[in-house]
Amino acid sequence: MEFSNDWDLQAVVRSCGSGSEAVTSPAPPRPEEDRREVNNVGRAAPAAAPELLVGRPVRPALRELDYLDLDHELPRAPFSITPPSSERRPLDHEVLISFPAASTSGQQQLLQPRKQPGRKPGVRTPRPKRSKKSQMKKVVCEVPVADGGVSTDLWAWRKYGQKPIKGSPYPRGYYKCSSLKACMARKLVERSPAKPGVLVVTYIADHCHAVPTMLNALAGTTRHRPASPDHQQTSRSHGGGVSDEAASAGGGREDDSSADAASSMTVDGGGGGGADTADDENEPWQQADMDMAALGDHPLDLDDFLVPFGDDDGFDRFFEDDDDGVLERRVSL
DNA sequence: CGAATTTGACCAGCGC
DNA sequence: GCGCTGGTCAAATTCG
Repeated sequence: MEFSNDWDLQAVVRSCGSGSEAVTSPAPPRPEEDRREVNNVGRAAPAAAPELLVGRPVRPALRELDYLDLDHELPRAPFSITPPSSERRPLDHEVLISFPAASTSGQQQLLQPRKQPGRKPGVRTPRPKRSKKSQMKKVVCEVPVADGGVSTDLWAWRKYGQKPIKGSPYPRGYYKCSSLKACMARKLVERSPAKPGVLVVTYIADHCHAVPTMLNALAGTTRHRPASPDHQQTSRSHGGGVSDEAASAGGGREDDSSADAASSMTVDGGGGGGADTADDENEPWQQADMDMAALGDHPLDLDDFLVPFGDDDGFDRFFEDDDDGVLERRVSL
């Protein structure tokens, strides 16, 4: 059993550092959407992407979390496994992996009121039964907000929901892999109630495709806002997901201090601790991830990511501080 | 115009 | 069995 988690660990590393674990979770493909995703995947470079090797890569890679404003540093390579922190009680089979934290500089986003979207009541199509949540494989990664980048993996994520969590002043963002529609990989991002300076990123399920290492592959997967000094307050959310409510606020900046804290990850065998996954160490996408992790050193700063609801103050600051170009997203080659 | 995000509604799992 | 809460869907909205 000792190494049953072996891959999980790697997966974790990849997840936090660069990507989530790859896996097998074939899901019913959805034709229309798949089309474009597939293309992306097809283009993913098997080995490390050239740019990555050159050392400037990460930026693009971070895009997935861009909307979370996790525009910051990628995990730096060596990390250590540590016992689960008290803030977040790991599940039975979880393992915590810590990363050196980075420093932060914060920023917040301002949002504008918008009309109310939403579905019309009563209109809903039947959906397939969900698999038991408890059986899902989970990888929990704690990342200092400052280090937000840690969670920035190579995968492209698309936000599909956000909800306030009971007992926590911070909302939780729900993301799913946008590289391939069929990919069941998902990611939950929330701030630790106990430590506002720590982001808890939970990866669920595995990717069933290669990491879209090519920037092109990610193109269009996320929105970006122009990096203007005023970044305006603009738009709603681009920063995404989290930005809105998540944008930092009152607590906003404690992150700096927490930056020292090491980010950690918890691998939850989740019903299998990855037993269900095969040794994918040699998978191309993994390599890419690893490479990324290796080079992951960019001075990125993540800042306040999820903020407590109702803190307007934070929003303003979000933009004010954003001199890092955090809002600057789309990197084109 | 296409794509991403927001957000309310719907639904399933879990605890009591 | 009921209610609560988390998770997902999908229309509306916004941006590039």
